[in-house]
Amino acid sequence: MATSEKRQEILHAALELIAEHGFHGAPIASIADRAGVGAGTIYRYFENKDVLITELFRELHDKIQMALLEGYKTDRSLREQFLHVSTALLRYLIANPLDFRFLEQYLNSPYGVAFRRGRLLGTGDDNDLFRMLLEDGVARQIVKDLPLVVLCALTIGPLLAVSRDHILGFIDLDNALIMQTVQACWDGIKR
Amino acid sequence: MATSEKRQEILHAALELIAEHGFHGAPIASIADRAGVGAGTIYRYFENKDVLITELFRELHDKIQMALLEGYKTDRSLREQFLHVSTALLRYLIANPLDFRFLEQYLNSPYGVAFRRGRLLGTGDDNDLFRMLLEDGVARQIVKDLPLVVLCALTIGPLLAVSRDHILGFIDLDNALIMQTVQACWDGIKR
Amino acid sequence: MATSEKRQEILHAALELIAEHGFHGAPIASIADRAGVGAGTIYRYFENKDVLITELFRELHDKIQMALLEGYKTDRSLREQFLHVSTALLRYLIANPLDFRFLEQYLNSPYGVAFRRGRLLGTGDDNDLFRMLLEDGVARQIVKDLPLVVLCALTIGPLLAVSRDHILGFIDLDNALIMQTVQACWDGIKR
Amino acid sequence: MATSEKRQEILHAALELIAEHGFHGAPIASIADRAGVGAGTIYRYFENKDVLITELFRELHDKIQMALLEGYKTDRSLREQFLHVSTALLRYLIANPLDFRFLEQYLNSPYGVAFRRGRLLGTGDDNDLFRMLLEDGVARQIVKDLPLVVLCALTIGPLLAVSRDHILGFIDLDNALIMQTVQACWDGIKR
DNA sequence: GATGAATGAGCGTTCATTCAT
DNA sequence: CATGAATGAACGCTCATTCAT
Repeated sequence: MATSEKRQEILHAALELIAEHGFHGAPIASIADRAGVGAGTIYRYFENKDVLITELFRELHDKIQMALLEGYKTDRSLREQFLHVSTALLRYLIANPLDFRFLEQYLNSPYGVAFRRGRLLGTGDDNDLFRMLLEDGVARQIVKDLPLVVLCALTIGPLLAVSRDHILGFIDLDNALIMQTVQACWDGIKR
Repeated sequence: MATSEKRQEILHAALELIAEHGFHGAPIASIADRAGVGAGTIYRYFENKDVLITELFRELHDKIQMALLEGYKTDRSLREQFLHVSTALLRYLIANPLDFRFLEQYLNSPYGVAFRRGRLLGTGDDNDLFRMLLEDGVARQIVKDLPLVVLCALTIGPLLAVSRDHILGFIDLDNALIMQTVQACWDGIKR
Repeated sequence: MATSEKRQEILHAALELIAEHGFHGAPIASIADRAGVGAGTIYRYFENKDVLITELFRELHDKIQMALLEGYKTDRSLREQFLHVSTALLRYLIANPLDFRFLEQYLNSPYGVAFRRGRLLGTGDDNDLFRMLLEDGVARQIVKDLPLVVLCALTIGPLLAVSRDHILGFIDLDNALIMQTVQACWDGIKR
Repeated sequence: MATSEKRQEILHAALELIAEHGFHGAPIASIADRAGVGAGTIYRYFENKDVLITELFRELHDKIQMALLEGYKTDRSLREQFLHVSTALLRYLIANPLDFRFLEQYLNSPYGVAFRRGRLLGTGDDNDLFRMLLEDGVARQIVKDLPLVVLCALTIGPLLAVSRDHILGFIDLDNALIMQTVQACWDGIKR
């Protein structure tokens, strides 16, 4: 097994275990087992467990950014772009429930708070696409004149909530429902 | 210190520690320290740690329900009732950041999932008043004809997100902003 | 409740719990509960748990000595006296299984060793009557010329073993069997 | 230290501590200390403390069975075979006082009762060889027609009692005394 | 490099004992 | 006197991390 494969195996094992059983259910020994490596080996790839988890988060975060950009057209109306990106996020989360479960755990832990603090107070190079769209909408007076943070809450908030309910089996998000939900988010922020 | 005071001290210590450091950062020994009692004493008031946490959740849940009902008028329009309840929720969470941080941790753990599943159709902060209002709105064709779960996501989702951002200091939710946010939630679900 | 009644209630509660669940299953709180007194009250009657247990043993020991003396005739043959005492012991243990279970636990713990060591030449259930009989038998050349300790082992040993098996339900010691067993013990030590 | 050595060190430390101080005097931390390993290490070799103790019992049990079979001749008279096995048992227990003390504790605890119940008709030191001999003796009308359980009590009972007294220093079981004791046991059960 | 046996601090929990009421 | 709430040392056990092989 190549070095980078081993790294990926470890990250994936951690993802599965944390998504399925929470942080408590993912001791290093179990991660190593599932990844098919020795426990000590993990420490060759990651300084410690915290670093492993943080890196896992970063990789998923990047992967989602990629997914949002896929099929993104710069020549559409702002509304269409918003609907596209929102739909893409929803589809990604539904198609990758492990990713979602992990992200939820992560963002709701001290890790996540540190992450958000770093991002929002810093330059914010991350969730740029959503932010750019919303900023653009405000500037062009298509979107309500509210702080960016509130606009994010009004859109990403429901999208995450609805994803969670789908993954937990409380609802079945089919295509029609996805579109209606995304449209409702737009209704919330549009002027 | 009276018996019921001690119970409250323990609950409060647990609330603070979990809100500040997550479940991992709240071992029984620390809770006891902060409550100013011996570790063993906690077990006179709560069968075990799980019970302590579950009771803490129940107390907060009830407290919030009370807060939402305060000043609630049955003779107002649905929209006004929705705005009242939403505003009350937002104000409560902002005024009680520890409660909010705890609830977030709780609802995002196996405890919380079990709780929601118990209520079968509840969302984020299972809330009977909210549910009743939304169901009523759908029946009277004032609110979009979407599953209750989605409507909850579209309203409670942003409210929680915005509360968190306020508590983390990313935004300052003053009265004006609260009203605008709540109105935007209404825009998202109204027909 | 008179003072001495309370003392007896405590001793009896301890006897029951230890006999039924072993030393592990008899915390002071449970003993107090079953005795119908407060936990602290126990410490008015017994300096500590060890003392309570030791006194309980002593009371049972005395009670058994009494039982053995009941109906004892000094004018019978040595063999008849031996049979009488042995039968009485067996009957007592069978009729008082809690006493037996407790004694067994006690004698098989560091307590018991200390007790035996205190009596220095005692056997399982240090017993003056038995000893006198056996010593007499040796002197009169009716009983084998073996050390007293061995003679005790050859008689009390089987009696205790057989009692335990009866109490545990491995055998049903009826009158006939009791007499046969006691006779077999005699066969073992007689010349 | 090789892996299997460590396992033996742990078993031996547990044997010593339990034999010397009873189950109460043998916390995992002490066993680990005496074995010269960390406390956590014990759990690499034994699933939990109960398993450790049960395995220790099994090993000793097997060791004793071996000792009884040593020098056992199938072509001797029943009496000679009985004397051989009884003598071997006595010698083993005297030569291995720690084993004896441990077995006594074990058999007198919930563990031991479960073990006996498992064997359904076993007594003190459930022992197939003993049982076979006694059953054979009954069938051939050499031994008294008593339930197996009683016959075991009449033989193993005194042997254990006498061993204990020797180990506690109440008597010095030399060769002559061993033979006399074993013979007395035979006298007790023979027709 | 890779391993996994070994570690020990830290966890949740119990319980003999004390002492204010 | 009697109480039972309070205590904290001690328990069995887990697991992130290290290090000899």
